[in-house]
Amino acid sequence: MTYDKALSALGDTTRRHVFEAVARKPQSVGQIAADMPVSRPAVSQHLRVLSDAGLVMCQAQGTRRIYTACPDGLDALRSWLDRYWSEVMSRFADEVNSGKEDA
Amino acid sequence: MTYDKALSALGDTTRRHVFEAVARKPQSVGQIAADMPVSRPAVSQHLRVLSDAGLVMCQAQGTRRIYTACPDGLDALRSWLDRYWSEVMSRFADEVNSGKEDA
DNA sequence: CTTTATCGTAAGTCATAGCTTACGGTAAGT
DNA sequence: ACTTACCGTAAGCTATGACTTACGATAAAG
Repeated sequence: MTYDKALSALGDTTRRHVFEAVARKPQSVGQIAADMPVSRPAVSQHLRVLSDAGLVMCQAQGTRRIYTACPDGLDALRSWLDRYWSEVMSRFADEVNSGKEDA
Repeated sequence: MTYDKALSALGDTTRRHVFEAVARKPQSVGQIAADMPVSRPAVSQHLRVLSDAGLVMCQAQGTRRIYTACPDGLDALRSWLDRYWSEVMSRFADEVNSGKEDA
């Protein structure tokens, strides 16, 4: 049950941008912050939240920390989405069918 | 490009609960609020946000408004997830492989 | 050993947004 | 027509959280 953390983490726009940047290419904190309109500590705090949500992980390289996207969070997110996807889609199909039958 | 609205909308916990309740079963505003620890107007406001994100839609029935989950928002969410899913997974597989080769 | 680069954390500020109460508006029931 | 049920919106309050600056810690470089 970690999809709630993942969704809460990705709910913030700038934090989602941080994740997307890391997902596209593993980067150090400084590199991420350089491409963003917020300070480096802000990026660090966002990475902390993303890490707690299982969306990123880091690996020390000298004094730098290379952050990489982690499948765990996306995995939880996907299973959550699939569940409601099928539920909503089947109901939506039924609605359309009954609507046609009523007409 | 409406996945950002969907993610922002589902980022809040109680709002996600509202969506999940609607997704499980189409309900009126009063019914949803009855099963939640917040007031009815609060639920209305959440439904407003969910509607703007394409996650729910409503259909008047007398003085009641029956809210139903809408595929649009989930669709946008799914395509966003798929994109980063494949990207992250392939990179993750490469990391594991290179790690094994190094050992 | 000193200096430099990179980063996480703490403290404090401030805006956002979620919640409540109050109100008005529509549709059904009597 | 009057009352009741159900709902959306406005106004206001408050707490959460996102951001910044300042500091301390670690590792490489010289």
